[in-house]
Amino acid sequence: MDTSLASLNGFGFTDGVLPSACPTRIVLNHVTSTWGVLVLVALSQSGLRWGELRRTVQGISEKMLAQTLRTLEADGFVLRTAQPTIPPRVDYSLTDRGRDLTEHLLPLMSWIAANADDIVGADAEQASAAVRP
Amino acid sequence: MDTSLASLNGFGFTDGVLPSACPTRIVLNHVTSTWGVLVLVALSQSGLRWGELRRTVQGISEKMLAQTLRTLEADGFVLRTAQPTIPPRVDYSLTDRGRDLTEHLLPLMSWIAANADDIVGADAEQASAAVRP
DNA sequence: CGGAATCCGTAATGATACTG
DNA sequence: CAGTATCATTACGGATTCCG
Repeated sequence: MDTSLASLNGFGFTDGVLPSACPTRIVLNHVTSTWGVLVLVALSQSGLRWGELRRTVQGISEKMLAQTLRTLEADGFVLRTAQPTIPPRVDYSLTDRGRDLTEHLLPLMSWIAANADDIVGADAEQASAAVRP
Repeated sequence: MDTSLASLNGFGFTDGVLPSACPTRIVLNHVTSTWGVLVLVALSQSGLRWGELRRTVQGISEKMLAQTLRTLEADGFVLRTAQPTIPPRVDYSLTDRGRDLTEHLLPLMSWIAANADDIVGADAEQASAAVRP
């Protein structure tokens, strides 16, 4: 009787979704962090330099970019290549693991991008809802 | 020369990843919020009552569960069915749109769950790194 | 049982300034 | 250019309390 989507993926989240403090939760929070997704998507097209990344991921602050990149690098999703030249040049690109991840991430992003207008338009969102007392 | 993953998905994020304040960002933040993903995954198996949901998504507080559910309902991902009985009974389930979304979400979750141990083990993560002065 | 409302501490975030 | 450091702000999240 299990026709759930979870079973279709060969991975059943049958009792709890996830144990509260497991590695999966940690990685999930890194990947689905506000800027994590956007940085990964940005790098999925090609390697980028710090400045390019900053411009590509619109709205990100230097602090958040640095922090996000350090986290993603520590997780082995992003490769940092620094050249000790003057001026310095640092490139960021996806590792094999990072590419593996974005393969799953991009379809999700595409779906959201394709449906976002419908979704937000449906109820005007909290943006305007927050106006009421 | 465009062999990027983005193009393979028929959706190119070619210049910026996303305009800084677009509907996609909003929906993305809802879906990838800390508890959003977990609630959606929990409901992907079957509809659940409030209490069941609370137990299934381990670690979530009532406040966050309520808030997450309201957001997901407003976005049309979740259907809320209240029965005015005593005691009250409220069921939550995915809408068609919600099921559509989780179809993209579950593969990602499965991948993360399958790789999380490797990833976290690779550098011991901030959990232990935070110990050092 | 299923919430909504309040208070409050912590941690995330962002603007700015500064350094190698 | 590629960051780091500092500080002000905000929002997240939990515990508690009350209501239908």
